[in-house]
Amino acid sequence: MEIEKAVSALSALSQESRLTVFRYLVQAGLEGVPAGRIGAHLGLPLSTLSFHLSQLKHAGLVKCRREGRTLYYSAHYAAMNELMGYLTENCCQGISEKRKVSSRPRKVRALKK
Amino acid sequence: MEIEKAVSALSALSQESRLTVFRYLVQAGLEGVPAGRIGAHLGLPLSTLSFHLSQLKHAGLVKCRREGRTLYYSAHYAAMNELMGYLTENCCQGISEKRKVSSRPRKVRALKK
DNA sequence: TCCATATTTCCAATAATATAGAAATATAAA
DNA sequence: TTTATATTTCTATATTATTGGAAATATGGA
Repeated sequence: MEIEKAVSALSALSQESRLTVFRYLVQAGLEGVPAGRIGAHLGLPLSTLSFHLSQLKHAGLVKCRREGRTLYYSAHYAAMNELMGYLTENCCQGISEKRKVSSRPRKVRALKK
Repeated sequence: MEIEKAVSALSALSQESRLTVFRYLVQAGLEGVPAGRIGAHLGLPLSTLSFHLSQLKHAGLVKCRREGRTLYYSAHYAAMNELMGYLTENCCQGISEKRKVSSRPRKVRALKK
């Protein structure tokens, strides 16, 4: 991962509403949550929420899929893993060259239903 | 770690100059690097650098110590570990309750000289 | 076709952040 | 005590982000 992508992911997560949305989506699992339900959960006006979701989407941290008139948003686990990997490699020891194996971050994934 | 602190750390890292500074300090180790040397390394005006260093310090991600007229800045490894822990617990699976042991993030530290 | 639902886009106001020169502060050394 | 060095704080400006109401878009059903 290159630094611009890391900055973009970090920016997306560096705002309380968005971090809360992302945490919620991570918990919610692969099937995702309709935008309206997220808004109700957080008590945010839908236009504000939509703005935040688009920031997260732009950063690649969430995906969405339409089902009828409903848009289901879900966490993009692989993207979060990439970010964690970048931080581990670049911001935790600076010894990734010397300890390549042990510095590979633990993989994480969604829970099976 | 509570969400406000996580947001503050993420905000500090969500800007390219600051992320670069932090990466550099992580590599540089516990003894730290004089502000002037950081500025030379990044090609930033010192007043701009000073602004960014104060953001990082405010977020708790760097420390500094004076030696004569020189201020040595260094990465605060424990704070970064805390942030990684928060992200692992809250943004990677949402199953921290069920898998408490394995979800504890790997500890990282500075290299011995 | 017309209406209801889910959500986004548009817009304007406000707030927060970033930048860098100039002045100020802290320390050391002559 | 004067001068030089290291760094910060001040200040103004420019840029970017956040907010939420209103209008627009997309879809499905009567």
